[in-house]
Amino acid sequence: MWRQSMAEHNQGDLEVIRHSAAHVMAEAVLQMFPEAKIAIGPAIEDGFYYDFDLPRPLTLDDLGEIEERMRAIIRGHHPFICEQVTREQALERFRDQPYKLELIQELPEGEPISIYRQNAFTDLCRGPHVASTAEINPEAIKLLSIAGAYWRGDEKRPMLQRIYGTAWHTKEELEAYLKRLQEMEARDHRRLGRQLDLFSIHEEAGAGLIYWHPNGGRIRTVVEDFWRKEHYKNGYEILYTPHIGRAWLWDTSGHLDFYSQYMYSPMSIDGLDYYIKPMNCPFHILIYNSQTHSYRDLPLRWAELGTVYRYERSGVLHGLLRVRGFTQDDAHIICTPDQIEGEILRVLRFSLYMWRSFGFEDVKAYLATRPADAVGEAARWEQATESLRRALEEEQLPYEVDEGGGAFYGPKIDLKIRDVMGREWQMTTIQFDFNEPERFNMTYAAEDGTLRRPYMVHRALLGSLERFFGLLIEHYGGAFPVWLHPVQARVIPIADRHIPYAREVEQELLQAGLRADVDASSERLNAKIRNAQLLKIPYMLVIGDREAEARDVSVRLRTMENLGSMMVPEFLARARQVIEAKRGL
RNA sequence: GCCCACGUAGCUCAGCCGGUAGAGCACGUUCUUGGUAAGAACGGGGUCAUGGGUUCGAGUCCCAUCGUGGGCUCCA
Repeated sequence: MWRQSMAEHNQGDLEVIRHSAAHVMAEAVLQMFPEAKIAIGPAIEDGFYYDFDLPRPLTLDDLGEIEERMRAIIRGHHPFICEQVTREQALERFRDQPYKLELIQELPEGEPISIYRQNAFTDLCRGPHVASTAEINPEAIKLLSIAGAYWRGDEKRPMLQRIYGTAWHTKEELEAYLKRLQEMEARDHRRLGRQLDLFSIHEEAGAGLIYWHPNGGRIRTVVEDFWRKEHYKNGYEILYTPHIGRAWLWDTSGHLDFYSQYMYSPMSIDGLDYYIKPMNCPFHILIYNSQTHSYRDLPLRWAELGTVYRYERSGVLHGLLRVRGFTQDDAHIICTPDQIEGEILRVLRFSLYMWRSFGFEDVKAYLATRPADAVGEAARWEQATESLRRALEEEQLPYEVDEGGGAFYGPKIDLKIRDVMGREWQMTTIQFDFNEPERFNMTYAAEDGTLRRPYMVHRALLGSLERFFGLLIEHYGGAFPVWLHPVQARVIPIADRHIPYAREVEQELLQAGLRADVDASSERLNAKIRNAQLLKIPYMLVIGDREAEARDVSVRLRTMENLGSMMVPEFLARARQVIEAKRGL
């Protein structure tokens, strides 16, 4: 019998339970469709899935029936029985299951093959499983969704039907998980984008293209201004380059060879092909090549908020996170081999500083090394990879090595940022390029007068402004810190007769550099407060007879805390300090 | 791109077995001028994504297109 004490078991148990639940689900599905072909059914984060080849498409209604059948099986308290079989026995046992046969054939020779059976269902499986279905809590399982999935993730192979489910120790844990899913939904940047009037996407005007509304524009302006200021402080220059370039450019850079699947068809201008840019680098290189360079000029750090367009398959577009047009916070660092290590460390530190400024402390690094099809001399790869590694170690940043995961033109560091919900987002990339300096014949004059090839590093710290905005929205659940919020203070007159004084206060705030407005609607105070709360406006300055008389304001925070009355300069002092600190209220 | 689902007012959604469109919010007008999360009444607003087809008749059924959502190497 399942008991409460099991709730104390560790995560490993949960994985076993989920994997076992997947087997139970497969049995339930086979009850309904005896001719079904089964594929694989692992435990995953927060749940499990199983892939099937079925005679007809599943509907949401089927999930209820499958779930009920699962509960019935679970309540039968069937033991999971493990059996070792020979390859021949396995092939015989699964002769009607082509996907299983394929798996068996790929198992290494000599390795023992195990099968697990519960009730009437037998599956090829390395295990482990719970001892009996009694260890699965029938009240703590739920099937969540149906999805298509290619056999082995390969789009050339059959499309299977995948059922996702979740399983927990207790009903309470299941409910807590479902509640968490709801919270994530409430934080969804697409939903908040509409509620807070931040941005929109217009299908009739093109998928994956973002329209920034005034409120989104205000936030973007703050981000960009901060970004520019910090870049100048950190020794960067800022460039602006065109949005299109002739085929010559993309031929020379190599993009037409290795990147054309992401590029849009050319447009013809005066009979010549022009391509809209998927990257900014070739343009920066043209600027570099517009004059000769001495080693004394280096390093050059050239940044651009460059808007690029890339073709993404329609099925992968997703709000602000996966789009077809976006603005990278791009930069190229061009330097001598001697300088490279210092430059990498510098850019890594800069990146971490930027992330902390926006309220993200939890960063993890991935070092991607030389792939098989690499271009460039091995020695350069070696030096570049080592400089990346040393920078990570110098900063004591936890990192994993992705062996062979670099681009063919250079090794890289990717940073993954963890948000408040514990989700990881890949945003920052610091990438060597041994390809383009070669192709564009970039050079500098060394101390001995010889022309040498400089190192070039691409980097994007925030990634793209669109994706970064999506992350910001979800991280803060729309409750942006004061320095970023589009409306830092809303002045709320209680009655119409308070509007003139409210306007005066608004002016004072605007003059002091705050983003402020007045709610002059004919709503009652309660409604005005509610509307401001829904917009998560940090400061609500209420003005009635008392305040108009005393020439002060009554300050309410979006946390519902009421600070009472104070003079405007006093409020401004507080707001300024909070804005400066980039945190607090 | 592929699989499944979905597309009805600005937003969130009802709309039965085919019989000529409905709610709440938002918006407008009027009344109300109020002390910290929704005051009231009235009103305007939809070629039901687009294009075909079936039918006496199509948001409702069929096909195509566009778009949106969830998935598509967590590997027995």
